[in-house]
Amino acid sequence: MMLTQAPKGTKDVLPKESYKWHYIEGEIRKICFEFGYHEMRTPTFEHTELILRGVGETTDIVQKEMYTFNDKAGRSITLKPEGTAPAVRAFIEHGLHFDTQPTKLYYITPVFRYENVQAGRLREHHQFGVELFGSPSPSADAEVISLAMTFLKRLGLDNLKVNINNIGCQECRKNYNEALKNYLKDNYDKLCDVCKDRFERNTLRILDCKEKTCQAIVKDAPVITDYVCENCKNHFEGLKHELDILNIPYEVDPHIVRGLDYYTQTVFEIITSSIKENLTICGGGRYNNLIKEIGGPDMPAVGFGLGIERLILTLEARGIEIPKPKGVLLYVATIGDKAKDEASKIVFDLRNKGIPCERDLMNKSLKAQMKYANKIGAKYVIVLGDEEIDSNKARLKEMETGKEEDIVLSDLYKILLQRV
RNA sequence: GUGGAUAUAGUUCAGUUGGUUAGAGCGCCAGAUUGUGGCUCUGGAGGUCGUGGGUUCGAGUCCCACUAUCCACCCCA
Repeated sequence: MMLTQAPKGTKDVLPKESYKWHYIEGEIRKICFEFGYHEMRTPTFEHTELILRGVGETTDIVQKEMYTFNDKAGRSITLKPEGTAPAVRAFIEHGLHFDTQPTKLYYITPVFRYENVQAGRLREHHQFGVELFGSPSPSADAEVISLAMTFLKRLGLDNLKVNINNIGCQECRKNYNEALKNYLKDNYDKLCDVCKDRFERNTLRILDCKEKTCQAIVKDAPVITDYVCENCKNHFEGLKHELDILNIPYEVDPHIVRGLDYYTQTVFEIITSSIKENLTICGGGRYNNLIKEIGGPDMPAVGFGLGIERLILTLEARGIEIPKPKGVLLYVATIGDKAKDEASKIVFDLRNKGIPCERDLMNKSLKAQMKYANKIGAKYVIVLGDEEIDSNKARLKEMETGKEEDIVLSDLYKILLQRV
């Protein structure tokens, strides 16, 4: 029955593992605060037109991976397939470009792509993204790259490699496209079908083709860095200089072009090289025309996106432990109805004072209550029966050591405060 | 969109050439210890064998379709 099955390509995060997400999200918020980025939340769906314009009609996303539908008023709506276009839309809509620049934003958002499912590739996945609007400087590129690198390192990832490339501005891209087309023309028949199609529509992407025959052809193709204009060249040199200063190791890979149309000048990927394979864990670049393209001012921007599911998988594959949260501080075990009422009051009062504590809600035996306390990771247990209530005294048991001590019940809060 | 593998308890998996009542580990519940957890031992609950059709005296097992999962390709995060 479909009733009890999540749709293809979606995943539930169960209580057992939600702590992983809390941890990652916490680290994201921490580093973004330190780097001076502020959160922006945009809607789950946008007008289809925004995605078409923003992401680009020739991309795979737009051509075959969009979740698009008409709402009741007949508007074409699309679940956002990435975070940049919506962020740019919101930036323009709310006039953030009239503020002092730069504008530095981040987001954690679900994104949707209708594609075949594989490990770390879902139809709904979650992305951490960073966008820096307003600065044309290579220092901005370096800053977002350094943020991503620092973030991944802090989580414990090693063997990180940054691949960068310069794909120029619209002007130099035109020249390069021509040169590339000229070169490929002679080998057109040998290209794979997909690339034949790309030849007219999106020549650059042929560089990215994984077909062996295409790769062989591409190997001797003209290199884009030879065709970029003075300005773009300087920008790229500036970026390399900044990365050197920050001690971030990088490699220039003339074949990365990224899947999105809006990139200009810098594109980059962060690869984690494991024993088995290299995995792109983060990708981004500069998009100097997108804001204008969507109807805003002529303003440069740079950013990246990072898939959180894939990140968690990578951490686990490396055996990197995500810190587990602590259990409750106190479990109040009870014997009898009188004790239940008393425990109810005590627990409610302690919780109000900020002490995380639990008590029995299942009418379990004392033994079962102890088991439960152990299971939920209670640091202390107190057993309440008629005796304790009448004498206002009880034994506070430390679960890890098994040691017990006599305490006065009314001092419980004071004692716990000292133990936190 | 293409190709391959798989689908049995909450979970990970056994299940012989098709043959009575479908099993195990872990988890859950209880007892051993009637007011004290972890370790151990004992017992218990839990399954329309993914869904629908077909072959057969008889299907978890064979055939078909659908759905989902995993892997690879395409592409990307």
